[in-house]
Amino acid sequence: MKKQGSSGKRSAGLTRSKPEPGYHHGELQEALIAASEAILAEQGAEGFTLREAARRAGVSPAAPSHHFGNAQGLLTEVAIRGYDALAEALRAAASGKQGAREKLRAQGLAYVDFALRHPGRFQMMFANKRLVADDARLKQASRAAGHAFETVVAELVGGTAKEAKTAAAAAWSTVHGFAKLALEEKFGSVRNEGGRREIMMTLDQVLNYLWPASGARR
Amino acid sequence: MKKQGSSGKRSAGLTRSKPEPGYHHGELQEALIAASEAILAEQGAEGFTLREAARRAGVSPAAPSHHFGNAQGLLTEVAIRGYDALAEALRAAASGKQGAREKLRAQGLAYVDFALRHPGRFQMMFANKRLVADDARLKQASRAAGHAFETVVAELVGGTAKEAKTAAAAAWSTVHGFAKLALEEKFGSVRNEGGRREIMMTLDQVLNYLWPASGARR
DNA sequence: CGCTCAATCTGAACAGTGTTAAGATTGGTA
DNA sequence: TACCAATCTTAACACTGTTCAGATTGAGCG
Repeated sequence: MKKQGSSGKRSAGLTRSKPEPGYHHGELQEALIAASEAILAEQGAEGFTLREAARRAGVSPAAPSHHFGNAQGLLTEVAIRGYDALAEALRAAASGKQGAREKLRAQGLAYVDFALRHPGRFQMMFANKRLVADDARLKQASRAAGHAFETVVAELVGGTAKEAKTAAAAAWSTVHGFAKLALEEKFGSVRNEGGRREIMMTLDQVLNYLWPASGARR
Repeated sequence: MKKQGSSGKRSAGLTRSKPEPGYHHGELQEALIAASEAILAEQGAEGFTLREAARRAGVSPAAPSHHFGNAQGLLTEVAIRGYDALAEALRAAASGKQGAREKLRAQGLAYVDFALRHPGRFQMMFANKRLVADDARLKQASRAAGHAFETVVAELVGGTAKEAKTAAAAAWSTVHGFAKLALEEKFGSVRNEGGRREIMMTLDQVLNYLWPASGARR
């Protein structure tokens, strides 16, 4: 079959900023990850297809297999970056406050904020069956994100390690469940900015209820 | 095109206990719902396909459309029954105990127990994009399940309606998040009975931490 | 500089999916 | 009994992920 000189499908500027080689892409891994994240952002987790990611990267449907094996491999890489971003957001939220309770509150808000701002990515991060669930780097990234919680919770509880683990599981469960239910529209619409702000206020009340300010007991 | 007498594909006894008519199934709706629930139980939410459900019911891939429109329609019906079962489980759990706190604890355990025993069904119930999310009966069933929580929570909190709503959101978020995280293996393996029992014990501690017995404060 | 070779990517195919349209079959009812 | 609306099938379409043989290429080595 004929060659296409230099351009062709790979020309929309969505895939590369650098010149543009022909047959060999050069940065296909990154291009595929970026394309996947774009799809997740636009269409959500259910909208992702491997072929569409390849299309956006300007390569054939078979190209991704050489870099990621299969769709799960690509999505695993996307999930890892998602966990990294989440962990960073949690650390940033805690570092801005002082006092364990304030840090935990800030982290809870940051967790749900992350989920509402990146629904597709968030859902994919927790869609084990679409990932290589036993991938070492994925498990590490997931644990690192969870660890950002535990450090703050340990500071708050100050009891035994077991108590800290229980409290961390409680905190994680609450914000994770709230985020999931919110994304499934159980707390009202989440597609407009106003609805999201209202949901964040509800979350604030929930956190205040479960972790009341010292002095205010129920 | 020839006919097949009376039997053929529809002969494994999986679809009907009654005689067995030929062209017309007779109870196709129920057969398709039962087949779908079986698939969800065996393969999880990701394993469901409309064609496989039709196959198990002994009909062609196009047959379901006449009863449910499309796959979302069928899954919506499955989800409705799931919510009904969940609501019933929550009511039963509460009715066995006395004292609002004990009722809430029992409901929380029942909620996660339901999720762990029927993972596929549970995941599908909350997979909005695979359902007809604005179906009136679905929303009603979902609300009814949530209501089973709210009544008990209201009894426990005893404050204003707004406070009760906040507390209900907190309780639902916690158990839902715990169930979701458990199903994604974040609290250890969930595929064997032993792992599940350990997870339920962790949940018990979490609930005790967030809703301590009156007298034991933190 | 010229060659080779491993990495990269394509093309074509396969089995599977959900959905639709047109036609066959049938049970209830007028 | 004859019809008709409900029910189901067949066939097709546009997708999907994955595989495999082969084309293309850049980088390193002689």
